[in-house]
Amino acid sequence: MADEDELETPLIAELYKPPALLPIAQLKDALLYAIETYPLTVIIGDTGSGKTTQIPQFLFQAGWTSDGSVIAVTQQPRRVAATTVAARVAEEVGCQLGQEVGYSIRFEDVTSAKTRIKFLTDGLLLREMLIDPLLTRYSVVMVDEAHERSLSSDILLGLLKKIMRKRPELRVVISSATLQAENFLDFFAPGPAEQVNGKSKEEYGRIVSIQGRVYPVDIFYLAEPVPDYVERAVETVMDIHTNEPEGDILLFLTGREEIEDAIDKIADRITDLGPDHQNLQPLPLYAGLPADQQMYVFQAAGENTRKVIVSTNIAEASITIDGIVYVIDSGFVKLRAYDPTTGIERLVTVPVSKASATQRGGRAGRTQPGKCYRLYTKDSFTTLEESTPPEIQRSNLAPVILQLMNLGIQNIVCFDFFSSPPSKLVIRAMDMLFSLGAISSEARLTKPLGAQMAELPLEPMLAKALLNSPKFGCLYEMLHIAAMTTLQGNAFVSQDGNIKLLDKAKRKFAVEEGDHITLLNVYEAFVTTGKKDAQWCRSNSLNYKAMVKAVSVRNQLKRHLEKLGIQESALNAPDVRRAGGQSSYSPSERIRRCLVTGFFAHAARMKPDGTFQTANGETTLWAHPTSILFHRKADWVVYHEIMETKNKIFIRDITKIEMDWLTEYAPEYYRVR
DNA sequence: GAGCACTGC
Repeated sequence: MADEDELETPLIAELYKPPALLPIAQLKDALLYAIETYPLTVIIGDTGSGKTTQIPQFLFQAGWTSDGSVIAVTQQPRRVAATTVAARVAEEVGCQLGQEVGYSIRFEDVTSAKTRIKFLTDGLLLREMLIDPLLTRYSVVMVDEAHERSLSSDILLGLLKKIMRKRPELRVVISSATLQAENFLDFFAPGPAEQVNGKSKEEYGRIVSIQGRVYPVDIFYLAEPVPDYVERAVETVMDIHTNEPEGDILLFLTGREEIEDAIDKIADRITDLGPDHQNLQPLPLYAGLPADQQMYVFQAAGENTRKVIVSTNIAEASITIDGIVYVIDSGFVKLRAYDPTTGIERLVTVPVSKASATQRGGRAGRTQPGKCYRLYTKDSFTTLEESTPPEIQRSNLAPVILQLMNLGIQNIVCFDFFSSPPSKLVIRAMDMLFSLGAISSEARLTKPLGAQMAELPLEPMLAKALLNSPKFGCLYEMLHIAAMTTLQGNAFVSQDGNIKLLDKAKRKFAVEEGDHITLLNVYEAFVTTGKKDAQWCRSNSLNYKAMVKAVSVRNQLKRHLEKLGIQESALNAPDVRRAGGQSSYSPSERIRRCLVTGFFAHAARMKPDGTFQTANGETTLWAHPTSILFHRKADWVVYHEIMETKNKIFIRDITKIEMDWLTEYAPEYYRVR
């Protein structure tokens, strides 16, 4: 993902409009009346309608914070959005950021006792519920862009519904860009014959529409389906370029490979154009692109040049680019899917939903009337799903369920989800939590283990391993490792595409045992010989920003453990590290045994052909090319992450273990299966 | 010899 600081400028530029001219200003009184009168207000309004910046200010001026309470705005699940919008609102209110207006995101709390409007990520608001379950410090909670249906915002909606029953004075404002507003109202409001806190459905909530400032977009469909949408997309780019007036093009494809393919093809055709045409500048955009290259899409094209941005779904909602007049929609997107039978995550290419296609088309009409070319027939559009299945219905729910249980939700099956997850997903997650010892056979959170695992901002398997590390005398090392694995394979990065240098750097830190201890070495080197220096990272092909994040994560994990009464300093003394009955093991063995206590379910064995097999022998796995164990010999291993793409299942962050350890630390799991 | 859409605590 792009660096936040660098993204700030284009986002602010996009948001800037004199407040009085925003359509929302005309609705101020109606909005305040609705929020005063009804516990729930659903706002329908497009991006650019000013709802995120203006509504909190209206509430602030109207006295919703005069008793010292705070207005919370969960600005999507995005960190960048929370910071930039907070800065904008602070400017309009005329205060310093962090005074009356502030934001709070992981690692960064820019609020004070004076803060009355607080922008935060929904994940962080969920964490705040651990300390203040009824969110009593807030008079209003605004959930922005709730239609995006992220895992954490869906959970937040379910919890807010419960809180509203207990706090009739709380006001919830939900903003949604699509016409899902009725669904939100139906979910929160009492049923037809019911009352909640003395209010009937009609008295419980209202929907308010805000006219966004958008221009018409002409939609074009194909007459016949095409076999190769990348090829057709390239043809469409060239057609637009040679026949249509000025304006940049945004092309939606599914992933990096397609994007690079399309850009090569466009580059080939540019040479055929001849000198009398305007220039055409193709630019890639996807999350994995280094930040400096991502920035080109925001810069104005050179004179007499048309930009064509070839992007993943990141440009559908996360990133907004000015000046787009033409959108080409391939009609496909890569989505995460989780298979509850195997526990394997997959990235699958699927047709977009109608809501998604509409959102993509809308990207063409932000600054002037635009055109959208859909690379599918009108008939196939009508067969599309209305909206993308919410994340909660296609994710590994173990972390979410652990968190809910820690918030006192005893019976997950009875929890009022905005959309219920399939029972298979719930069962798989409960099985996993049970095998880790986080819940009992009666499906109750265990104390202290389960509760402690829930407190840590880590996936359950990693949390378990970290909490076990004092027993193995490797807390110091496991903190390094836990922090590094949260980087999800982004520790190393080639400098100027120099792969040889990258391999050389990797070899410098690599150890026989695999990736975890290699990552440990990387962290240790970064903070000692590397002195946390950016230049040192460059010369070692390391991602400086990622390493800085690892240091923050490690500090945060250490603080969490201290809150749980686990002191690194006390445990780190050499005599303590030797104690505990584990002293006969080498440091490497203690770490690897400790990893097994969390990751036993992620065990695999290498076959003679170099591929891996799952413990049950049913599935073939491949070491991810970024792994130290890629094309090295091994026997049994545990791995951190598993993901299927294009018919191959990759495992990443892999460490060698002994088979006996599996039965030693997970006898229940590996007994007669 | 070969690669992962997007967030977040």
